[in-house]
Amino acid sequence: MVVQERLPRLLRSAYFALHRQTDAALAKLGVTADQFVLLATLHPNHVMTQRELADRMPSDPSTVRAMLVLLEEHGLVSRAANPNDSRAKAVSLTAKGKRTFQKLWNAGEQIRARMVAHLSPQEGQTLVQLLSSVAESLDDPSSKLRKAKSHGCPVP
Amino acid sequence: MVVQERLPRLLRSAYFALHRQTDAALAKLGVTADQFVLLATLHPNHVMTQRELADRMPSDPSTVRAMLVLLEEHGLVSRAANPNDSRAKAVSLTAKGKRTFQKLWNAGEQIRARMVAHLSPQEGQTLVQLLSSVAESLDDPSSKLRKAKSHGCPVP
DNA sequence: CACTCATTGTGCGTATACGCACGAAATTTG
DNA sequence: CAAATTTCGTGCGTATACGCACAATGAGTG
Repeated sequence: MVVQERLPRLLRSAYFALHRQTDAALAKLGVTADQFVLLATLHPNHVMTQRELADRMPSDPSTVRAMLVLLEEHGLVSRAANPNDSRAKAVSLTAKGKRTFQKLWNAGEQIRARMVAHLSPQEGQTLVQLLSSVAESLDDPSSKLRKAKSHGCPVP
Repeated sequence: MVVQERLPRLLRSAYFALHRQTDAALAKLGVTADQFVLLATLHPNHVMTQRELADRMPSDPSTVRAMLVLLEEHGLVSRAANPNDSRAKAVSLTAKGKRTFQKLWNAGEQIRARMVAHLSPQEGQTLVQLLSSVAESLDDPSSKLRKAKSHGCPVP
């Protein structure tokens, strides 16, 4: 069976199914599935620049900005000035953001459970490992360069 | 290890990596990754309504319409009147659409290969099976009802 | 210190993604 | 057959997703 021909469509189907279910489950709390990912990246007390946030989600810096504007209006995140770099901003969760995230996390519990409902613990482990491999194989090496530089670990 | 907590983010990362790489690879041919999925669903000679196309991608009917408008302007698909149902339209690939799809398929070959580069054939099989299970677990049952009805298989 | 270059965030344009409401046409029901 | 219901495609509004160009600022170099 031609795995590499089916895998892209399957990955797309699985992700969209997850995204739609999550959107539906979180809608009553006024947060989208993508906003949830952003809040989770900041949870519980991480402070980072918009660029770093975009790298970790991962998402586009331009997209992250648009999301932050909305989330700031809703009072869930704060964008303070960064004392070390006047270009950058220090993004973090507000108290309301932390409270809301807890509700969102609970609201998504059923979906996470349903996702692995037909998988044994062993199969779940395997899926995580195989998906990690695929994600790394597809990852654009340009982002790795930034990470390596920020860690500052010169090769001896 | 808490599989169900890592799986959603991992699925998102893997899908986005695939989508970005595909978009970049197909950009020089003037087609997006999502348009490629639509063309692939129609390839080579399928004729279907917009609704059926949306169900198979899977995608939203409203989104599919917007994509079809663009693809029709580019001469890749045709939306003819459906003789059996004057509400519906018969969507199919044009000759240019079929030629373009072949080029797109070839342009994406490297990505599909890279995706499974670090996987054995057995692991690829396993990944397809596990992802299918997850996708089915998350699938909204409302779409299944439509499929069952369209097949016309009444329970005795 | 002046110059060059890289980085941060912003603004704009295009393409999805999806919900919702609408008119038109088909199907079901009484 | 007429009325209620369902289905198809459309149009509108909001939220991503990403590329690109831009100004301001920080970093490295001579």
